[in-house]
Amino acid sequence: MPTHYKGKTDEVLALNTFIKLARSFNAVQVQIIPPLQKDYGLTESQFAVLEAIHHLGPLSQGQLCQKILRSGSNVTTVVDNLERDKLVRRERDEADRRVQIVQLTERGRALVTTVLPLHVSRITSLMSTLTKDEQRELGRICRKLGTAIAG
Amino acid sequence: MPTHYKGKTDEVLALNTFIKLARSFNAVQVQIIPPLQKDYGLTESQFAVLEAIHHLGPLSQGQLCQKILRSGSNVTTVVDNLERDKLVRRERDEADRRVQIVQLTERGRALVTTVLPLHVSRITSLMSTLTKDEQRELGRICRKLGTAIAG
DNA sequence: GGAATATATTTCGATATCGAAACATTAGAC
DNA sequence: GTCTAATGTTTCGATATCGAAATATATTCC
Repeated sequence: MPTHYKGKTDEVLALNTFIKLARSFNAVQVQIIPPLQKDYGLTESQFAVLEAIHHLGPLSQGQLCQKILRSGSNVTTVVDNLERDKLVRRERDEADRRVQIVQLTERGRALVTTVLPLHVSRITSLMSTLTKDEQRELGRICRKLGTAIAG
Repeated sequence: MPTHYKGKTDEVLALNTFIKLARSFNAVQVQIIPPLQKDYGLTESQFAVLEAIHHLGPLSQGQLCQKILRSGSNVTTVVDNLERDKLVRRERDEADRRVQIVQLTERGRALVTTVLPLHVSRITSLMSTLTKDEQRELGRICRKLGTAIAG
């Protein structure tokens, strides 16, 4: 029954590939997230919010949901903590009063300006264990996988 | 100042590659984790613990830490909840009474036996958006990245 | 223009997750 | 053999994270 065996080898390949994908992602994460926390008191999600606003300007919480790939209730919590630490400010959208616009404070801007270059160079250094061609090929395959699944 | 520009293009490549890696991993996760929760009431970590014990036999909590890549205190919490749901049982190691050995109950074994094939075929189906060669190449590059960073 | 529906955010309750400190037990030094 | 250091687990306090329900506001449909 060849189909059966083929099914199994497909499963083994898929599973091994996915495990390697998960491990490599985790390995990078473990190198880049703790420094944010230890040196600047920022969690991964807090940093993601700061970075998004830094690059894109003020965003609503709904837009932040999409950028950082978290639920609405989670964004509320994360922004609460950032606001408490005076790194962002919430402001009601006057045109649609359901919406909360989140923007950087001066303090938040200063922090992200300091942290971002360090973060980027840490990632660059880690990824440089791969050749440029390997990085491009990894990017291509991941992109294909991601868009095929998530659209 | 060519070095400066080279630094920047390296950073752009590394960052883009890492973002694609993160997104593709996330895209797969979003497809495979919610069904575990919705259909069987299992969180990702709970399933990871059950799967590890299923494959490897009874493990200490310290060994589980290494397998599921979480902190010791987290494993305590996850095993607490699994024990409450009667999916695993803790037993003191008589040879070293600091150690808690975690093993499947009948109920846990039955559950993992049901869930695992569905989980595997879901992953296989998602990864099959890539050719076998692409899966192998993705695995190879991820492995290189992961081992270079984590050892 | 008021009722029904849709959308943005918050609240709530549960689990995950971490690091530091506490605790229990073992292993090593002497 | 006892004191000390190391190891395995738990506890504690904080943040993350989700989904469901609640709330506030906007939009749509007669």
